[in-house]
Amino acid sequence: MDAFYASVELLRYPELRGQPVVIGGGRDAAPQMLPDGTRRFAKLRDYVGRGVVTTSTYEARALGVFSAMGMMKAAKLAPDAILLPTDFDSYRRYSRLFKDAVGTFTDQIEDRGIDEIFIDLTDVEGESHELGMRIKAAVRQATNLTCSIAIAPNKLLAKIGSELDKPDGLTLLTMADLEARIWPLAAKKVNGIGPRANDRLASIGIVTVGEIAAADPARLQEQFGRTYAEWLARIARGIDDRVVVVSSEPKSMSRETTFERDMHVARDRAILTPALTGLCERVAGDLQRKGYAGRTVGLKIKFADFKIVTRDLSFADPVADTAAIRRAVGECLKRVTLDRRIRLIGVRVGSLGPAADDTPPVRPVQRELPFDS
DNA sequence: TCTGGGGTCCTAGGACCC
DNA sequence: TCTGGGGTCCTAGGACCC
Repeated sequence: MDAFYASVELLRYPELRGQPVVIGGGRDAAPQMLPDGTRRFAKLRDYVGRGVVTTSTYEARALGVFSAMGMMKAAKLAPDAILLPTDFDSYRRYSRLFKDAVGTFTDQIEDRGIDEIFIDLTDVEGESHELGMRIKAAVRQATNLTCSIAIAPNKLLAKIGSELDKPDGLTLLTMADLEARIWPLAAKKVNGIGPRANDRLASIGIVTVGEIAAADPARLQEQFGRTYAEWLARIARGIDDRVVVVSSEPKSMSRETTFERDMHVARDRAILTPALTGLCERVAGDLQRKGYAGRTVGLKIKFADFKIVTRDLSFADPVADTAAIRRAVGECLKRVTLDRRIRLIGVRVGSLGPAADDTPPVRPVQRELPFDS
């Protein structure tokens, strides 16, 4: 989906169409209704806090404001951009709508988060371009939103291709397009080459996908190790045999929070302790609502210097209640050296499985029957 | 440029078992 | 007493993705 969160917001506030809009504020970024019936929107310049941009409209991107950028930095680049709070309930609703629309073509759909899917079109009738147009039309019909689609021989190329013609794009790729359309791209366009791998590639003079393909395998291997080097060599040749995974079970559930200021371990105990308990409550609520329990409880602490430590504790029997999670997190906490201010705390429950049936076990009722009945 | 929140997967060492 | 090989589980950290 194109600029998904921002595009959903524009459906609600069509008067903002054509303007730079940034999604990412808290509740205080919500628009105010004025007596004359118009709305007053918050400006990015008014933002104070530690949040990041979750999405921006293409007009905001033109000003240099992109996802994951700190809001304070974004405010310097685009002080007059409109600021809106995130509204995940709406995004989830539109996510359901677009996925259902695609679901009328096939059930071979892999969820890739709220705004993205892989579709296995292998067994769907129709010529690729025409099929792509029909899917886009169905999504538009269901949501009034545009999406960008690539149809390709595998997930790797489909993912890269979907970004070649944004927004509202349709890209067809075959293996024959590799040299002309994929090799010139920056290596970091490949799903799986992140900032670290990209830096290491750059350090040996590799910037594009084509340069990976041309690289000496031994050179890649000494830089990245065998497994990753072999993966790089394959993807640079457009090779990817991952299948479309239609269903999967969650492995972990977590909640975390970044404080508005860095917390002092002793002086801010009155804030830290209830915050930690609150996260345990939220994770327990998530688990119970979705019917899961987990055998591993984890604590995460990010210090003011951005160093992250995690501590885990596993049990023989799965847990899903606040008290058990809180106790486990307390044990984990004892194993952390708290010598710096704390920026973030998080609680995670992993090794998930279905929650034990809550209804008490059915026990044969020992009834005293009248002897002669 | 002072950098969110919710996830997955991988690696590597150590404990422990047979 | 100075010792193996294979397997699994746990823990910690880190890269990466949306």
